[in-house]
Amino acid sequence: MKKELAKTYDPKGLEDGLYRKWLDKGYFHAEVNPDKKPFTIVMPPPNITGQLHMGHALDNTLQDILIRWKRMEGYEALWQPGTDHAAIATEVKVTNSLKDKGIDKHEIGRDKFLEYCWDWRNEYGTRIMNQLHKMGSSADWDRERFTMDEGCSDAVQEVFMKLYEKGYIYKGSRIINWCPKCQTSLSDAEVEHVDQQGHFWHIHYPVVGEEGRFVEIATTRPETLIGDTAVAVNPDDDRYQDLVGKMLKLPLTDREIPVIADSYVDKEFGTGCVKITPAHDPNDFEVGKRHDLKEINIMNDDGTMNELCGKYAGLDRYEARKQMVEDLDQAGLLVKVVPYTHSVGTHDRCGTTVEPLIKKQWFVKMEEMAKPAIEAIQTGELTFVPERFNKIYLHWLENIHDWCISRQLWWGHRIPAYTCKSCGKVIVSRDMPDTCPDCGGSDFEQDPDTLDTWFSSALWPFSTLGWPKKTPEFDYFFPTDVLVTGYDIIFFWVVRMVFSSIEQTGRVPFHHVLIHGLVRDSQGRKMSKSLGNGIDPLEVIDKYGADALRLTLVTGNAPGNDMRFYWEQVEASRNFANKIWNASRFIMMNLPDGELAVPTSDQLMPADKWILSRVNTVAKEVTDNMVRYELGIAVQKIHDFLWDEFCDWYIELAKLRLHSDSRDAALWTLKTVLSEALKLLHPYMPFITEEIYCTLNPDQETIMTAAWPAYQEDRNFPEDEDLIRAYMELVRGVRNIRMEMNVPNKKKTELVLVGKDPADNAAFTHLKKTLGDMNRMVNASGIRIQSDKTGVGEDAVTVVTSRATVYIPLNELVDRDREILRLTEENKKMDKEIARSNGMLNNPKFVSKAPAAKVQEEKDKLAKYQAMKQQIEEQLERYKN
RNA sequence: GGAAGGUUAGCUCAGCUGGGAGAGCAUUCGCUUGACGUGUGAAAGGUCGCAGGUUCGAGUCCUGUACCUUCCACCA
Repeated sequence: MKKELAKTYDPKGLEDGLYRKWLDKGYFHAEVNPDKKPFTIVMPPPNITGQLHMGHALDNTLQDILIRWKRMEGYEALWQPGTDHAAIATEVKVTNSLKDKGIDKHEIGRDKFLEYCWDWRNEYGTRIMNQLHKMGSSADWDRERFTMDEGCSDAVQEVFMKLYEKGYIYKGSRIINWCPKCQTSLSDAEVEHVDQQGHFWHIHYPVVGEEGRFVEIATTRPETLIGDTAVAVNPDDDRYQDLVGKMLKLPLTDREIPVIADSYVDKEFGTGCVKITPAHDPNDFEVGKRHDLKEINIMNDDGTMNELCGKYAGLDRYEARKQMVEDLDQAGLLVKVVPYTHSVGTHDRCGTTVEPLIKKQWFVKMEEMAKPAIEAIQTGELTFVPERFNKIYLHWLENIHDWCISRQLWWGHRIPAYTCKSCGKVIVSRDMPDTCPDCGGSDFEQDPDTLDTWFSSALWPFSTLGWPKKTPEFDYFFPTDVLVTGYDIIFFWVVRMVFSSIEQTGRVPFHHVLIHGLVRDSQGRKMSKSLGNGIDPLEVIDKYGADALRLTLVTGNAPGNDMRFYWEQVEASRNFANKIWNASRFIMMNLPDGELAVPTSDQLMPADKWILSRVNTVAKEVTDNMVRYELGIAVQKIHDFLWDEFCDWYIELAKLRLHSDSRDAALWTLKTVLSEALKLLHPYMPFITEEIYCTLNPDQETIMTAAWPAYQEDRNFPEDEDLIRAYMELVRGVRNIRMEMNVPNKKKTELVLVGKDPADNAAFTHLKKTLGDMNRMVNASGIRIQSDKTGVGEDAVTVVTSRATVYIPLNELVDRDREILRLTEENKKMDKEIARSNGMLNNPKFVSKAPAAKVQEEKDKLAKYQAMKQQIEEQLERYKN
């Protein structure tokens, strides 16, 4: 029994069932298989904090396209999925959700809190994975991982130990970025610089022993004054030479601080005198180190002033600022206040202004590990697509600072360091030590801090494959082939994966990094929760289907570029799906129950050869584009082929033959070409292609594992392509004339077709014989093919095309004057073309320097237009007489 | 203060290594042709930001310039 497609295309009723089938059949699962070459992509693990957004939809569509394509090409294609614990992001979410329930994190304690976190992870981790299923993602869910599962945690511990033993991980007191709201340290990457309207407060510091003499400093942060331990001037600044070495009275305190000289100070900027607060500014910290200044911390972890601040103790940093400025003013030391816009570091997650503080933290030394990561780009072992991101990556690595990896959070990988309670020795170890080597004590406490979330995701490409264990998976699938991600996490993630992988495995984690941009709203704004302009991919899927969403996201999207999301575009995508659905339905309606014999070359007609040749060429071009990650261009070609050539022309031509001798050849061609085109389209629109393909080929279980169309030389028919192109030109010409002359649709006329030369005539004669009722295409009552225009009436209208002239006897409908006008216009066009060709061909430099093929091409064009011009002029002559 | 990207049809965007400007949407005019009106046939619409340069030939390569966007950066 012949299977049929449903009458209307209904993605909603289709997609879930097909996905279920794929899962049940295990098509997504990849295994170590020595007979095949591996192709691997690791999925950037989505955070368990939220749900699928358009960025995920784009990212995963691109990956799924690549993985489905390679799977069809015969690779053992592994798409390794998983989720990220997202340390601080999740901790904040869980904390807030507990707060809503009236539960305080600190009251319930660490262990209980972590239980809540795991509950959260179970709920949201599953949710986002299910959402990815809706997208059609063909990831190997059997291998799903989590950054805090046992294996990944082992990998984290292993790497920490190794780096520590090598001296790359150290604990030290350094100035770090501190978020007073989240109360944790941050890495440089997590600090976002934002321009803020602030002020420059000019303050007088009295010179000790010189009544009435002051040094004027300018600061944007007067509240840090209490932590000042010096004032610096440039050593070459003539204005202040005599001050260096003198002492100043620090206002609001009873301390005295020295004036020092340091080339860090810019003479031209501000007053040329800088207050130095080593404990609260990274630059001052460095200056302090050079001059051996004391570091005075004046703040608490929550951003309030500490006990050293006297009357200001306990005040929030901004409140303290206000009061101190007032007090300075009272004391007559405030010179002036100047509005000033400057860049302020903020925490990228909560927006709080970051406070630089000196804290004891764990760091990763970056200098040595950055080197091979830089080389990987230089040797070409690693490349970004598009290449311009190479530079961005390199610039970051070349200016890298040590990475602060400890966080004062609970949700994350706990640092494997233990402090001996009796002597304070810190021991880094996989397990809690038994006895202290220094004092013999046996009471230890594990470091309460956890690791930066990116420490574990940096290991993702290999930890998910079983590393540090020597697994067959790791041997086979690693290094992975391509990483697909947005440009926004190159520094956070891509860079760290590269140096971690090279350090731990000796190899790059992937060879290509395909970068995509952001999906913006229709006005070009970033989709965000606060703006409420986000569009939920699931809503799009619900309304138009996952295939339409996927096509929308990939159409016209060039690597690295942002795109805008339009509902109209989704509609257009859905229309395309509907188009191929109906085309397929039509083909199947006409297909016989049994098998169709493969036609011999003789049985294949020019139209068949043309479309076979075309799909062959398109397959090659599409593959070439995909190799270069030009997915937007590739899908455009598939789309245009299916719609413009296959549906609009080939199916229409095939219809003419359904009652002719060549019916079977046409049906076989329809089925074959459709099947091939569906394969090309499958990575982009997996659901609809699966449904059609399996219905069209009942013996096939799935399109997912069908062989990717390869170019076949014996399917290349350039002459037939030429002939059909000429035929299309001719049909269009006749249709246009009829329309221009307002010929009613019902009125059919006879046509006389005169080929340019006998060969053309023979070709058209052959075509006519094979096309069935060719008349229908041009609304003719009959078509005569002649070697000259014998019998053509005086009033026939002429259509001149490159390989034939067509005469249409429209008699009473013909307006001679109008025809003369039209033909004159046509003639002018020819003149223009001829002049253009002549212009090039008469240029000796063109003829001598341009490639021979290009010159010949131009000569052919010239000949063609000259012939057409002659035809037009003949016709004009006839009218004018 | 550096760096990158953008500037192409009314709108949103493609355009690979240089060889006669493209798509989708929108607009205008036709079509009850038995797969599809979520369709079909046509039309209109662009000095490819501006100025130079290289080349037989430049949207495409080079230089400069204007405007927009983004990233990086320790000038208090």
